[in-house]
Amino acid sequence: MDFKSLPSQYDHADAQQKWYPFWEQRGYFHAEADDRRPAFTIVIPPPNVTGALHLGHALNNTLQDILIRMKRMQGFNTLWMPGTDHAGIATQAVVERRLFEEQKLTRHELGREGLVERIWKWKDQYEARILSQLKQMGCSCDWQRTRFTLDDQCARAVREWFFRLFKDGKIYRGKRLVNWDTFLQTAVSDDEVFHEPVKGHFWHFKYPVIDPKPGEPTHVTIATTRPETMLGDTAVAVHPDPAAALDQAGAELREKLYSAPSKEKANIEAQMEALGVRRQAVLPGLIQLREMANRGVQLELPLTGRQIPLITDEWAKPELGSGCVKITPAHDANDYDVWQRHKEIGAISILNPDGTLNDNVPQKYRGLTVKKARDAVVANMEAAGLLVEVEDREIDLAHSDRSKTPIEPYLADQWFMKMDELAQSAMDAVTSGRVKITPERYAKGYLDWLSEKRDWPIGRQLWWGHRISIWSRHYESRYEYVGADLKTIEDSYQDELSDRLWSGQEVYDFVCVRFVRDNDETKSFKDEAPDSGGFTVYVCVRNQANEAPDVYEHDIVQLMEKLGFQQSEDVLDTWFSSALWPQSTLGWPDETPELMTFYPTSVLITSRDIITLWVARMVLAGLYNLSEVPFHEVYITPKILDGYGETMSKSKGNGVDPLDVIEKFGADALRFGLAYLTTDTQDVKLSVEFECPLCQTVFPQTKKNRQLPRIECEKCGQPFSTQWADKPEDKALPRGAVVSERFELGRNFANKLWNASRFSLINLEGFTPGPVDDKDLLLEDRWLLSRLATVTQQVTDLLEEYRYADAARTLYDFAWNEFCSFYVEMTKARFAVPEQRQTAQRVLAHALDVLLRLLHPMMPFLTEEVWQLLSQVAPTRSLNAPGGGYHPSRMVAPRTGARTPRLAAAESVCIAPWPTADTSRQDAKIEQQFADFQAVLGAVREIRQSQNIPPREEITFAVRCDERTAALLQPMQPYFTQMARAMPAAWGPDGFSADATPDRVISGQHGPIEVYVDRSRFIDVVAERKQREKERDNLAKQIASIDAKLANKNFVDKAPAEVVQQQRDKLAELRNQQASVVAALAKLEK
RNA sequence: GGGCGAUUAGCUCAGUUGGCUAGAGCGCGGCCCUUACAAGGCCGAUGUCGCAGGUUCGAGUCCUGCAUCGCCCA
Repeated sequence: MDFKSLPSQYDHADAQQKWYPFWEQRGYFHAEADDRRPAFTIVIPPPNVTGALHLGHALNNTLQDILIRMKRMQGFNTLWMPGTDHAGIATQAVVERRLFEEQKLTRHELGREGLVERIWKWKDQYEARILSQLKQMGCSCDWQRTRFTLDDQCARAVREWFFRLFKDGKIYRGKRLVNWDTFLQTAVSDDEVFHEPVKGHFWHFKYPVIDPKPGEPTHVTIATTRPETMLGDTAVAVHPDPAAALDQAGAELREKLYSAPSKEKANIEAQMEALGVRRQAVLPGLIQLREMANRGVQLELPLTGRQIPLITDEWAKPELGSGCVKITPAHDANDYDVWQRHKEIGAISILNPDGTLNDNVPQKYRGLTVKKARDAVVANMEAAGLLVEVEDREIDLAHSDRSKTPIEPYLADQWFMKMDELAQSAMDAVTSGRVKITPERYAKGYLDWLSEKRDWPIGRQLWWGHRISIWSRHYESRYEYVGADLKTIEDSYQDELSDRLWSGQEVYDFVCVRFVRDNDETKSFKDEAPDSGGFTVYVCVRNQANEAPDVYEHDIVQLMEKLGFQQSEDVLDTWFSSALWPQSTLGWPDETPELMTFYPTSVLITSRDIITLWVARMVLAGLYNLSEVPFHEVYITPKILDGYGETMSKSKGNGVDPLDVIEKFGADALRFGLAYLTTDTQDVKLSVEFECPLCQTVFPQTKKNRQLPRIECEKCGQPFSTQWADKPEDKALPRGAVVSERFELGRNFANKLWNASRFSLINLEGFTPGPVDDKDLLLEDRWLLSRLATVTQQVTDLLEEYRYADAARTLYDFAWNEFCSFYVEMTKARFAVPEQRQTAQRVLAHALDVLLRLLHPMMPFLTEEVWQLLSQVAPTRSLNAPGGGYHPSRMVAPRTGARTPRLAAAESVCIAPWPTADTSRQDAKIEQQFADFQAVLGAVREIRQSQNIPPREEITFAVRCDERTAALLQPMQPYFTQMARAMPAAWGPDGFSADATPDRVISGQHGPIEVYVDRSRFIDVVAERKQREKERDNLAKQIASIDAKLANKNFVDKAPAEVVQQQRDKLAELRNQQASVVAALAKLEK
């Protein structure tokens, strides 16, 4: 091939479409369980099928792929398990919203089956999109194993875990106050709720006291932000010891005052004063009310005709409002707690699941929405003369993250999982170090969250998810349950069912039966039916019904349903299935070879906001089912924010589609750019820009324009569409990409590498493989090989420690500033000399080979493209092994079956062995010597520039130095010509006139190196003086600083001797330089 | 209210056990289309390292307090 015809810009699109299919066809990404090499496994954090992937996913998956690719090259049996998550509520909400927008249909109109069918279609569409995005990023997942959290294999695992938990008594059912989403009509967990301040009011109502004694108040005043909830009030509370409570509030203020900064003191003092006033004005009344409460006084709850008690409870805050508080246990978390302390007051739920008022309220309010009921209650209270005042107030209102509607606290029956022991086990795993979280600080949040051991509400009133595998039915008596009558056919079925449930539980372990007695307020599950009285039977079925052991002809679920058993309508929280992901994807509950080989997995790479929701739960699920943690390491990635520091999200419009970045900059640039950003888990701000599809102008996205459906280009003025385009006329416009210029770095780097490779390929013409004799190696060869060994070691270590940015920077600096700017540059001169050509070629081919392998995890496409080209001209290219090849022990062929020839480079860089640092090549002395050369070259270049010597003009220069340095620099002569257009006239200590003043003095390895440039033809006195003066001032500053240091007796006495000596040496050198500059200036003055 | 993090050049960010004349990319200025690369080369300018104390011979780095911003939890 004629490499000269390669394009001078790296064609990322071409490489991407060429090499991904190649890797896939060769099966490089596939791992088998029977492979004897040690396993390295990562399970992907399954992306939601809610939508397409954004840059956060790109980051997360790039980091996984970098590790996976390195480990694969290191010879591990490497498995990256891919898949997607059904994301119960999120996906259902999206599909429901769309259904309503497009067809004005609610899910109830469509029905459970119809909706689920639609969601599956959605899922298929987005799963395909997501997997395609991952492939375009270059992710090397084992696609044959792709799973979905709602597929049959995952469903089996979910049922099994649920069954085990149920059997072990970890599952219970209880009435709890939940966050109710009235739009989606489901409970949502605390994690699915966000708080947002909204403008609201504080209504003050008064409730009449029934039969007050003379001198006692006739009314009690309370205040509320949600007036309609008064219809569910069951008490009003006053503090049991208001005087003490006020004392305490005062004490707290005093303490705060003591430690407060001065500017806040005035404010606190004002509060204290107000408290004092309050004490005078309100306290006597509160004490009186407390006495009334103790006496058992009742209040009239207006509008309802009900009477409610005045009670004492510490929830009432004497320092706030009237000091009294209404208690609505069914609709407020704090009031719920009050109810737990005063069970006698009861709880009255006033809401239907859809957010309208139910039959527990007076007729006239039934069926009203909360908002309408609120208006009605306020109007009626006002009419009754019981509205005292209305305050404006900002309220921190809970919203559902899914439907964006306000949350109603709601009393409902829910399924729960007991977390005590499970949470403890997950905590122990981290405290004992069996699971290591990086960066460490995230372990704290994990432990704090788990230590609360809050039971997990696992049920969701949704249709999209794993339906809970429990069937239940109520029985009036034990007699009825055992089917003892045998009068009707149903009796005989019943008889058979109870028999089969018994044997299914006791003998075959495929069902678990529990009983809840009617008269049991706690509704706890019991092993036995009561001897007398009614009860409900709960049957948890272990396997899919059709997989139950074939002991009877009837399917037990069919039999139960025939007898009126009903399966729970609820589905499980998505995280319940995600918690099993490392197990279920590997085949659990079966003891598959995959499970044996790849579990526990090696590392989990994920984002910090799901440490508790997901990571903690995976750990406890793994320990529960397999007695082994699911992974030994967790790496938490940074978070990508937009240019304003805001989280990227589809709804804000500031999200960046990785495919847009790939199209513009290439997948390698995207990946390298992301790795380059991944420092010790900082948040990463990325400027976001629009790209005009017509003229390719890039201009910033602003908060103003980021949600517009159409935008006019700042340059060409032509309109283009965005993701918000909805109207046909907008959609018809070309779509503008949203990108970030941060990826230019990666793109430029890719191009640099491409061109250095192109140069190498062109100049490797006539390459012959073979070992290089050490004596043939020149200074620059030794320098490069030394640096290459060091960089290999560094990059390997850094990646093992998840220090991606450092690894990327190390490679960037080495490749650009050392390999390209020096080594490649220097080979130009060597290729011109026939006897030097071969060695230069061999070292160059070898260095490029190693560099490609080191870069491959970050830039897979570019490196493969070059690898393949390199293999055309230099199929065998190692320096070390005789004949030039890789060390046989590192040539374990991957799973291709094909035996890679021992001496030739691997057929793909994807499976080439990861470089190991050749420490015998590391030589600090060589590196220092090379640094001297670089310094002299730099000095010559700088003098040229500062003296305005025309670039085309060749100059002559001389270097005064000791013999050793001269011997070193002399062979470098061609490079000075090549790289600085400078001809050396003399090297060494001799031949310099006594009064000659050097243009630059460099502190070399073996003492000062003086550089003299012959400027007789180019003298520019003004520029020269300027330059010298600057230098003089700079030196003076440094000398002063070191002088001061050395004059400090403490420093000389206490600092380590070598530090002091270092400073002395440096001072001497600086003085030396100063002398020459001063002399040179003096000369100019003449 | 509690926890975590951030604050370094115009912008975005490095700076891992204290020894720095504080670095990179972009941007900026100058010169150069030198047959690998103008997505490039060479050279250059730019910083009271948020503020105030403290520890230390020595602080961008450690400690305390404050300010501002962000995230998480209640």
